[in-house]
Amino acid sequence: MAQAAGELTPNQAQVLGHLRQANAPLTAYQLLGRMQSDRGAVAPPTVYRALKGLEDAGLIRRIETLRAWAPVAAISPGVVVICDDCGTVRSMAAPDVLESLHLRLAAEGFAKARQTIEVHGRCGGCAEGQE
Amino acid sequence: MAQAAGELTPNQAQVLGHLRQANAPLTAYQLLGRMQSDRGAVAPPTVYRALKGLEDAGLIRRIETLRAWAPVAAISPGVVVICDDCGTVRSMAAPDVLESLHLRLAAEGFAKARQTIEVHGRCGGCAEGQE
DNA sequence: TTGCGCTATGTTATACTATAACGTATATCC
DNA sequence: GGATATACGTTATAGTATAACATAGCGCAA
Repeated sequence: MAQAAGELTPNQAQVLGHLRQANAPLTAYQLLGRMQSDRGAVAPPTVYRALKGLEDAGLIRRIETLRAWAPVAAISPGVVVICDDCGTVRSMAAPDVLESLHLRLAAEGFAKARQTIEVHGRCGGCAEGQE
Repeated sequence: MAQAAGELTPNQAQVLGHLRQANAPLTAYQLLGRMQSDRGAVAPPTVYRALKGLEDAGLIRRIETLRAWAPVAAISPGVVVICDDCGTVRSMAAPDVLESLHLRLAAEGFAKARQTIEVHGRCGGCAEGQE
């Protein structure tokens, strides 16, 4: 069952489908529950392996501050913006911010490999609706 | 045993002591182990309550990407810089980065409440030592 | 075509992280 | 002294993640 590069395995496709359908990040065990509803017996490693594959492929990422997983647009790495009211997450490109961070750190001899930037707050929609 | 503002409880002081002695973040259960070595029976809630108090006091923070806890200088909130070689963590003020993020988001109607910025890489010391 | 190696998946068990819920003691304030 | 509040102890359990081993299908080479 060797897999062509760029193709998703059935488990990966199923997990990605659930994440894309949800309008907020899902925890691994929420995903596990949905897969069990779909298919009956599924164990945690099935979910975690699919998550790892999707993450390696750049299709999802773990939202560290939520301990949950979300699909990301291809512009990742960037800034993850989380509305604490409606739970939605989106990723935002911010090359200026990354560049400025990179320079700051390089000046001190620190070689940046990767960064996690997660912003919490309230999105425009929620601010309007509830003023 | 009501506690004066600005004072630490004995548990908090002990946890903070261990975190400050360590040269890298400690997980809650590493702390638990050290407290048990010090005192015998200690249960997880003791550690987590102390961590919560210290975090509320701005003396420590959870390093989300490591699931571990580290003392921070008072300049927090800022950027957490983590060397993946030696494990050391330090917090760096970065008002320009935060400001630029804030403006970006405000322009879209997003009200930023708090952010987590964690950078992984290799510090100058480790780069030298191992070239 | 048979045997080998590779990848994906299944399965069982366990490790690691965090909190709920309830009980006890001490301090403070009136 | 009784009411209240805070810190801490204790037991149990919830929630997150991975180790280790088993199975099955595919591609390929001898």
